[in-house]
Amino acid sequence: MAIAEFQNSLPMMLFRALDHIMPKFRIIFKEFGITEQQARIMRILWQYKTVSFTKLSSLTLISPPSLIGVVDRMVKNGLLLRTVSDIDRRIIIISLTKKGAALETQILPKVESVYCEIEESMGATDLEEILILLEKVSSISKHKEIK
Amino acid sequence: MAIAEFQNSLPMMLFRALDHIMPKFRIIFKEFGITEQQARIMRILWQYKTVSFTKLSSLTLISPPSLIGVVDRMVKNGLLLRTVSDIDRRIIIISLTKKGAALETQILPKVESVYCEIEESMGATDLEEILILLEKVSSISKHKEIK
DNA sequence: TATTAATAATTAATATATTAACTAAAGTCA
DNA sequence: TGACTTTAGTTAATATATTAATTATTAATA
Repeated sequence: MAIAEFQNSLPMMLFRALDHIMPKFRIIFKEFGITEQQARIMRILWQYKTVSFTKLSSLTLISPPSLIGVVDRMVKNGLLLRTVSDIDRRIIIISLTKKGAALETQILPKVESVYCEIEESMGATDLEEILILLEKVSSISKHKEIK
Repeated sequence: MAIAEFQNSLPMMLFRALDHIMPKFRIIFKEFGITEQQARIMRILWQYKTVSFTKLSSLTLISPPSLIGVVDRMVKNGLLLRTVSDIDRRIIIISLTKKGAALETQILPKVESVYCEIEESMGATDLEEILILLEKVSSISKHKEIK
């Protein structure tokens, strides 16, 4: 047999891993009234300050149709701003409001502490190793033909 | 720094890995008019023949509220049956219809070939290694306190 | 046995995901 | 320039996810 059974297949193992670690983060986000996806958007913007809609989509791994709605809600809640680019009027620029920017110092330390908890639990070496291997998985061509 | 930046954090690397491999499977499921979640349910039932709703939820990693809807649609589409347990009338038994059972021989081989493709792409050793490491991630206690 | 506690499944409300189709604004090139 | 193509973002329809509250049973126990 080339591959293990369903329960131990790569997809299910990936799902299970996420299933175990994400609740730790969601508890934090919930304190601040944001969702996991909204937190991803904030993290990108804390780093980049300003990004186009398309780039935000690819950096957060949230598809454009989903991102539309998430951004809508965040704009409505006063966390984000939408601006049309002067140079190319097709491009939408997303940026943080003061309220959104201010959350960084409150949320990031708590998130970091969960990262540390995970690192302590599984060990720094294993963590490094799994990140390298996950990178390999992600580098498998997305549209490779099946023979 | 204990941990890499957001883009290379464990959660994002897990998401990215799934983002790269799942489309390969979805293409197959789509041929048969089922979704990824529905395929997970089928795989469990091809193996177990019959499971309780709660066990199906934990085996597929689909939460009970989500599973309700997925099962509803599959019953409506003639793939599954819902039965109340005689022993404990709170328990719902889920099983396959003939139509659902018949799909196994059509879908499984195609799924296996994607597993093989992945194994070839990243190498058997790395695949084994990542499964071991993912198991370690999943064994981190889900409700551990943050200090 | 009547009461209380625990369990299995469900509902409700809201948020997000997926695929396909579509619109508007640039870019390309005969 | 004007038809054609591409790109960025959006809409529509349907499916799934999340959290909290609820119902129906069964188990536990005073």
